[in-house]
Order: sequence, then structure tokens, then C-alpha cells
Amino acid sequence: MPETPMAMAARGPISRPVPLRQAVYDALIEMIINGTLTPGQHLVEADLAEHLGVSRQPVREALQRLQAAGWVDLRPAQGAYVHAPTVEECTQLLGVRAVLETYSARGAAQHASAQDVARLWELQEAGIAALAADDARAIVEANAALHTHITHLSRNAVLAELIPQVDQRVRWYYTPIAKPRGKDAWSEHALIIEAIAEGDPDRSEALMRQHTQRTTDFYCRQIAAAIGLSD
Amino acid sequence: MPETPMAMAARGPISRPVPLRQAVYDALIEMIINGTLTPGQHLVEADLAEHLGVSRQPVREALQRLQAAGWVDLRPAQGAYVHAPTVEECTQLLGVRAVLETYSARGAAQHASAQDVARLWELQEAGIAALAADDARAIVEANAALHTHITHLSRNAVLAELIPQVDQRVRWYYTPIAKPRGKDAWSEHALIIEAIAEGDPDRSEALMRQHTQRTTDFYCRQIAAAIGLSD
DNA sequence: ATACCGACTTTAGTATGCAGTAGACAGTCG
DNA sequence: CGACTGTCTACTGCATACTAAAGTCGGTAT
Repeated sequence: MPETPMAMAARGPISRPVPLRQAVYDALIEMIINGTLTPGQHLVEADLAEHLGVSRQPVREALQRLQAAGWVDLRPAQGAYVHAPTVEECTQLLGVRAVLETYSARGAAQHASAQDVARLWELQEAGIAALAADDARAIVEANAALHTHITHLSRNAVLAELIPQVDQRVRWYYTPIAKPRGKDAWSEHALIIEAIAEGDPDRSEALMRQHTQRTTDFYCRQIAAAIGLSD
Repeated sequence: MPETPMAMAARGPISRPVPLRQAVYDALIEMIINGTLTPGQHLVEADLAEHLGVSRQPVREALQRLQAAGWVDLRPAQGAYVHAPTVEECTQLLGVRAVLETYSARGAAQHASAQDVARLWELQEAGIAALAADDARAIVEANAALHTHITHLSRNAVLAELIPQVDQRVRWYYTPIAKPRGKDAWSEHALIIEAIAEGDPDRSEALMRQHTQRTTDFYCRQIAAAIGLSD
């Protein structure tokens, strides 16, 4: 069966222009994360549109999604404002993340194949490397990649849809404290991966709960310290 | 036929004061729940716009949000399709709901005032009444109201933002089995409220876990039975 | 001097128009 | 008769134009 010269299809459909609304969405998140847009700032549709070189339409659609994801607050007849997270909110967010990640670790232990586990170890390596390189951005990225993959392994589409919403915001808040937390975090990751590899849901769950709890505690202590200093 | 805004009277006109996109959003969810729009159906923006008596713009924005909430699938350059939930997905959704509700019950036990508890008992009464009246729709509504209020009591804004996304969909899938599950469910509710009233986080959590787990199990058995019958 | 009222400006909300693309159908060639 | 290709249609994606409302500033009257 000479499957015609369609063999090139393996190359995938040629680079498709990403929908503008998606590009705008990504661009705005990037701007929020790197501080170009500061919390509380009023986002004027026309300005964003001009700055990004598109019309207001894609900007509006992106803002809708950003609201749904909790990045901006959309006040009726008044426009969009970059969401200003409070300390309580960060704590709450970390709490919710903990619960979801814990659940996802359980699922991962039940469904992961040997190959999946191998991939986890690869990501673990990358994290260790980032830690050694002392690159905060890379650490956070590797952390997100590992957790995302665990979520994926749980084979739960709903979870996979929900967690990124939470996780991306955690990533934003978490960046400043990624370095000091890093060392312990990656040791704990190793234990979790082992539990998943053994297919032990209870232990995976317990370890992940401990891990996320410690991250939350660490974050709270850092915040408390920071407030203590600034006051 | 000539464009007459009266044609859409069947689905009711849209009240102007609230943003159109919001009205359209609600109207579409209602249509999906009550079956006017069937799973898998292709939603043509222009058609919806005409039927609701608005332009395509608010319809587009509503569809964006509907995708974010998991009600429709938005395929690039092809439009919106009513999401067709699979059995696995329902199970997964119920699983995620379970962990979120469990977490929220713990929070509620830690924060609820006597007044909050009184409100819970009122909602419980309403649920019992709906059960007695044998009104499936009212049962589901009362159930949602009770769970929503518990979520609120946990004083967790992130949770309060996330759960409705999940819960509204659960509500959709759950309606058919609400009646047989109702009796036990409301007895369990009473126990949970008691635990919250006593401010006992561990017991509240355990009871809610049990409650949601039983609901999930019940749902799975019903589905299995339905498949068994139809095969 | 201050408080209230009204026009003005700015910006979100909504409608419509245009172009690009995917899918369907029919005509044509092997 | 079957498969391929060219065309045709219908829909989405994006842009622009218009409308309505909220906020602001200046003026006037008390």
C-alpha cells in the first residue's frame, strides 16, 4: 500500500497561523507575569489593540478568557483591570492547588506506564539541572512541567482542563520564592515519582499532599517575613 | 421570512440592562440543559444571533466563555459544537467535584457562624420539600443551592470561582438520577450540616467525602444499568 | 465658597462588512 | 466506473463603524 506521497504528513500540517485571540491572550499573560502590566492597572482595549497591532475584537475575546482564568477583573461598562492578588487569595489558591494536585497524583499512580515514569525522571533531571544552574525561571518552568505531566498521567480530562488555570497563577506568585524552596521540593519530587512508579496510589497521594502543603507553608512564611520587613 | 424579533419569543426576549453576552451565555446554557441544543450539534453564530435577536458579536463572546466552562467545543475556523460528554468524563467530573467539595466542607466547618448554619438548615428544609413534592428539577436546584452555600462558607474565593464551573455541569448530567438518589443524599446532607455546625473540620470533610463518593458510585451504577439495558 | 447641575470626553458595548478558509459537490480524466 | 481536481458555498475570523453609558470638568446658583 503505497500510501501516496502523503508520508510528509508526518511533518504535520504546515505551520498554521495561530488565531490572533490566542496570540493576544498569551501576550497579555506574558506581560502580566513579567510586570509590563502591573496589578490594578486599567487595561484600555483600544490601547492594547494598537500596541499589539491588531483590532479591538481579538483583544476583547482575549480579555474575556483572561477574566475566566482569573488574570483580570472585568468590570461592567468600565473595562478590564489587571487582577491584584491578595495574600489571602494566594493562600487559598495554593490550598486548592494542593487538593487538585494530590488527587491527580493518586490518579497518576493508577495509570502511569513504565514509559510515563521514564519521562517523569527526565523532567526531574531537568529540574535538578535548573536548580544547579540557579536559574529561577527555569526552575519554575521545570516544576510546572513536572506537575503538568503528573496531571496528564492521571488520565482525567477535567482535571487537565482545570489545573492549568490554577497552576499558571501559582506559577506567577511562586516565582519569587522558587529558589530557596527548590532544593527540598525536588527531593520530594523524587519520592513522589518513586511512589507513582510503584503504582501506589495511597503513598503517591500522601507524598503529594505533604509536598504541596510544605510549599504552601513555605510561601506563607516568606510572605509573613516580607511583610515583617516592609512594615 | 422577514426579520421579526418576535420569532424568538419562544426562548424569551433578553433583558437589556444586563450585558448581552451574559444574557446570551445564560440562554445558551439553559438551551443545552433543557435539550433544545443537543450534544454534538453545530452551533452557527448567525443562526443563534438571529434566534436570540442580537448580533453575532455577543454570541461570539458567549461562545468563548462557554468553551472555557466546558459547555461547547470551539474548533478553529469551524465553529462551536455542543460538548458531548462521555461516560468517562462524567466520572472524572464527579471525581474532581468530590475533592473540591470535600475541601470546601472542611473550610466551611472552620468558618461558619451560627447564622450561616441556620441558613444551611433552611436550604435543607427546601430540599426535603422538593423531595416530598417529587420535583426532579427542584431537587437538583436545592442540592446545588446547598452545596454552593457550603462552598461560600469556606471563605475561599478561588474555590467559589472554580466550583460553579464544575458544579453546573454536574447538575446537567445529574438531573436524570436526582430522584432515586435524593432520599439518601438529603439524610447525608443533614449529617454534614451537623458537623459544620459543630465546627469539626475532620468530620465535615469525611462526611462530605463519603457523600460525594456515594453520589459518584450511584451515578456509575445507574449508567452501567442503562448501558446494560440498551445493549 | 461650595454644592449641584449639565455638557463634554472617553471608553465599553454592539452591529455590520469583508476576506480567508474549510468542506461539499460536480465535472473530468484515467 | 472510480478517483482526482477544480469550483462553489457557507461559515468563521478579523476589522471597522456606530451607539450608549460612565466619568470628568467647568459653570452657575445659592
